[in-house]
Amino acid sequence: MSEKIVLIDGHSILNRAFYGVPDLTNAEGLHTNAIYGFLNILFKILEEERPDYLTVAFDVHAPTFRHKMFSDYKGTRKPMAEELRQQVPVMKEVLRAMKIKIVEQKGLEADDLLGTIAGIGERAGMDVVILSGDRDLLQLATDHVKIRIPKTKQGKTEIEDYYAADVKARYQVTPQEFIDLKALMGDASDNIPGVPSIGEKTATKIITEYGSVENAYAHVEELKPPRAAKALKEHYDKAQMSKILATIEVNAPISYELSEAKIGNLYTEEAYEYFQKLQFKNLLGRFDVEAKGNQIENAFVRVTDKQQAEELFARAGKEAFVGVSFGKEEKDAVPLFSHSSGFGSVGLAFSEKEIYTIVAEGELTMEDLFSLVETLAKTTVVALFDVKAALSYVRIEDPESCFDVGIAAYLLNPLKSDYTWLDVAAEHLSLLIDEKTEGYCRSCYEAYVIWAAAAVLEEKMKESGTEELFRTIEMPLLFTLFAMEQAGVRVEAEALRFYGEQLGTKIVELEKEIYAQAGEAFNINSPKQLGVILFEKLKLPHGKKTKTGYSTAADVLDKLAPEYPVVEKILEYRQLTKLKSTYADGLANYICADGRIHGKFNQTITATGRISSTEPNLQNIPVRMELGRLIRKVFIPEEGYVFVDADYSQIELRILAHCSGDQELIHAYREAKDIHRITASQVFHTPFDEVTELQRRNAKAVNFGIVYGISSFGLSQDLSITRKEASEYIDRYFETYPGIKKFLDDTVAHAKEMGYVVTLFGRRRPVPELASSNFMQRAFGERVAMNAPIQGTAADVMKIAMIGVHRELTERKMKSRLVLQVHDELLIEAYEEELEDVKKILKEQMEQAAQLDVPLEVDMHTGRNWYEAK
DNA sequence: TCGCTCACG
DNA sequence: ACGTACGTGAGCGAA
Repeated sequence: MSEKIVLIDGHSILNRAFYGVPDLTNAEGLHTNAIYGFLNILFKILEEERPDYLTVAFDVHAPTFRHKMFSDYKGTRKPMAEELRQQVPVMKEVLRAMKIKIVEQKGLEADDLLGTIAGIGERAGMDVVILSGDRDLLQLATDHVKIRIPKTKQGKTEIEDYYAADVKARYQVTPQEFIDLKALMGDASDNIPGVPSIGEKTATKIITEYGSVENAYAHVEELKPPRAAKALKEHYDKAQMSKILATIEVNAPISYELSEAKIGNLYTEEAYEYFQKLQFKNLLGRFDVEAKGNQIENAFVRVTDKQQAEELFARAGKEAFVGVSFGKEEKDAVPLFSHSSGFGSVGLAFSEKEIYTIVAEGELTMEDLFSLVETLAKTTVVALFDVKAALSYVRIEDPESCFDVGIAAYLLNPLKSDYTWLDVAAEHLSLLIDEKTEGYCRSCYEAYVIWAAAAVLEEKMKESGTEELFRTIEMPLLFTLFAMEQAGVRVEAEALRFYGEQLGTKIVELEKEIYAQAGEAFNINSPKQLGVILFEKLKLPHGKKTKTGYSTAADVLDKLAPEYPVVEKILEYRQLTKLKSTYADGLANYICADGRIHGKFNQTITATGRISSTEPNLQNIPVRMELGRLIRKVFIPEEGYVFVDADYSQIELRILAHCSGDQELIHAYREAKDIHRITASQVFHTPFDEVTELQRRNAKAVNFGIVYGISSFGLSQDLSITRKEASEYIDRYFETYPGIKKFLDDTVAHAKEMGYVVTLFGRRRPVPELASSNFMQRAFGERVAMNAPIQGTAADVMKIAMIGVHRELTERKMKSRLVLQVHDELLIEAYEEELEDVKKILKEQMEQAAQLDVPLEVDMHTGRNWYEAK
């Protein structure tokens, strides 16, 4: 059997992969989807063809000689998307790591290289296979040169194969004639002009009959239809030029040694490392080189003996820090006593070689192990994943004695969706662990990853300037949040049920009325059904559309409500069902036996540094509408206690004033209370006392907009004014506060240069959108860059305040406790006798949390329920 | 599971 | 010309 060579059109396949594979990025934010797609198709082809030689050809992005001649025509090629462009050099490195021959040559297109090498291969008696997404290559097909073109059909990649005969069968022309076909019909994607008014049909007809552009021209008088004859006569120069453009060079002067293209072992160590770095986990299975993991696994030891366990903990205590994990109960383990935590082992790692899993078995109980960990934390730093969760089992008092790996990873990149130890291993240790690993091995891995990652993460935090934030804010805060979760908030179940029932009655009434007016029953909560009823059956004027149908969002319906009573009813129905399902019924499900809701406060969710609240979300309890606000009456303190609610007054705007150093705004905040009125007065050049309500409202909207990363469109939407008017407001605002304008511009510029923005306390947020080739994405990036430092600094300040409040309450051994945080608001369940002290603490800690150039002001209210206290 | 809608700051 | 305000979480319907 003859030998075989596979030739790949690098850019073409990379390009296909880029658009065919959903966006992927690795830990460093590098886009990897095109590389991933390329490798997948490469492996597939290699398996199918089993070639002896392999070469990948790339274009060098400089004018090539064919196109230099006609620079008008090829000069307009679209620039490559940034997300793809950055993958090209990496792709080449990966191929080099796999010892795959790459050819690229200035002045030559990949086509020409492929054509020339195909010729070399064929003359050497080989079978040649060319892989490309570009049909131009079909002209190279012969009986021994096969062109393979991948196509996406219903999400699946199918490959069309063309030998010379197949080209003839598909296009009715030979590969040689295919060039002439192109010359006549042109190819917009390749900037080949072709002859105007001649399309695929006519071109095929002409070439099948005359075989070439030249011969067709020789017989131009007999050409049919006459229209084509006329076109060819007038544009023969274009046809000739197109033919040159379409012709692939098969004898280019290149130095190419077949021997260099011989396929060796693709699965080299370097390639393995690249695959790790790029996080192509399911491609790693192809490597049988010793995985990095194996060396680590050799150190894993399973321990069940109590004395041995104690010795290990004692040894671990002498190290600077120790990685600790908690493992699930083993099915076959037989503990003497049952334990409720669901854990059955502890992983312990304190060097590359000291990695253990200690299983609670026989005399050794889980409680023993927890207490060993507690003791350990007294002499060394215990690194854990999710310390807050661990605190339920292990009493650690001091934030300095532990290290939360998840939080550290979050601070280094807050954009990720989750921070599991497996993710951290891949991202920060380049260690890909099989998710299916179970038992003591898993527990050892986890402990090892925690131990190894803690050192790496600490170093990275120091480098990025986030270490202090971690140590002085995030770690202490976790203890505060833990206390808040434990405390929970009391909710009156009976009152909640009553509230829900009342809503239920009203909902049924509304339902009937809506059905009557619609003329039929339907599901009002289905935007799809509602859209059909409103805009098709009742023929109401529809506004914007969504991907799936008509928009029935509140702002659309609001505009219709005054004219159509049924719309009014629908809005009310929506409001009521929302209240019932999410709040009345929703919250009821979370009330525990102690009559309280113990929601979770998450520290590693938001991109900006805010805390998030889940199960249930206690940060979006209604307040804006009276009917919803009433639900706050069911949030009550324990007997003998009252609620104190304290919220920062316009903290974000104050932070903006401070960060920008804008004298006018700073002055305004030092002077008076009503900042929106001051803004209105200054922006609209109206005496303070003569500012109208409308002016004030507009100024307020602009103030909000500034914090969000202003855009005239957004503001116009909010105020229901034209973009032009909105734009004028913004201009006048920036004239009034030039410092703000400069600050926002500088922030965006910094973000573009560095790739991230930073808060007053060093919290970072990467803004990868700024490097996007997409206009919308970039504009979004700019708004994010403007907003994140402000929202993030406000979050930092609040966190500092929370730590301070919690510290004061606990150090003074007070009964009062922090129960909720709603971004700029704290709710304290205050023991009545401590009320005055609590108020003092809240005010003091919140207002002194940061020293800014403008005062931080706090509004406080007391009440017998949350409704009253707000 | 995804998109829509809507509750909050 | 593009089509948007920033940050969240939950419930629902439709596939």
